[in-house]
Amino acid sequence: MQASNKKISRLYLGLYKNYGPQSWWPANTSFEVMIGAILTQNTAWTNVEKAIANLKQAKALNSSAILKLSDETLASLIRPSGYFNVKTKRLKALCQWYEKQGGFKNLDKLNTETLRHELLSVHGVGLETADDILLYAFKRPVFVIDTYTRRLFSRLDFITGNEKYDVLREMVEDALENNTQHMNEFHALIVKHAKDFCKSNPDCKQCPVLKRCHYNRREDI
DNA sequence: ACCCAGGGTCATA
DNA sequence: TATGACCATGGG
Repeated sequence: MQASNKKISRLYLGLYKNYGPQSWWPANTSFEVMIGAILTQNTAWTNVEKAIANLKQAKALNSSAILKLSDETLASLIRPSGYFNVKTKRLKALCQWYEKQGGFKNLDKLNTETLRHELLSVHGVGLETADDILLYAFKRPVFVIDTYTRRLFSRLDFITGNEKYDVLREMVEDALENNTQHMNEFHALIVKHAKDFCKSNPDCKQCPVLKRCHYNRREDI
């Protein structure tokens, strides 16, 4: 069974009514979004905040400064975010690519498909990280599929769970009518809901937020 | 002590 | 194409 657009948009509205706007991504600049997208890979955001604070204090929240740091120094700064040796290489690869491409302004001239392809060519940037950057740094109408989204959609029987990443992404993009702001909020709301509620109670039938989405309507069955 | 967190790469079959 | 090992800190 495939989720209808109506069910997906209803879920979005239900979450929005309950939690309100999330105003993501928690960062001051688009470059900080990109760094955070690498650092948060399979890592709790609270740990990423510590690593970003260290980079800020070292005045190393720009590509040229990061590239000047030794691997050892950079690794020590991002240590709290875990996988620090892996992420050191990924951050440097991203910064090298960023400078080679002429920075944000030049990259922003590319169409979304080309920019995604470019991002995916960077070592350490996978499907989700690329879409994080496309949506939250470049404001492109792209929906981010993360583990929370797959889990929630599976629990709601929107999906079987083994759909390809791009199939799910396009499913949501279609349901939200390619509206960038909606995709921004929806992804953030799913994360918010996962942290606030799902973690302590994974049973969707007991979830007061999802009841507002009226999943017991006939057209959903 | 154990489990997981806003994934991705690489080797292997 | 699809699994599995690996990376590593910090909070519950």
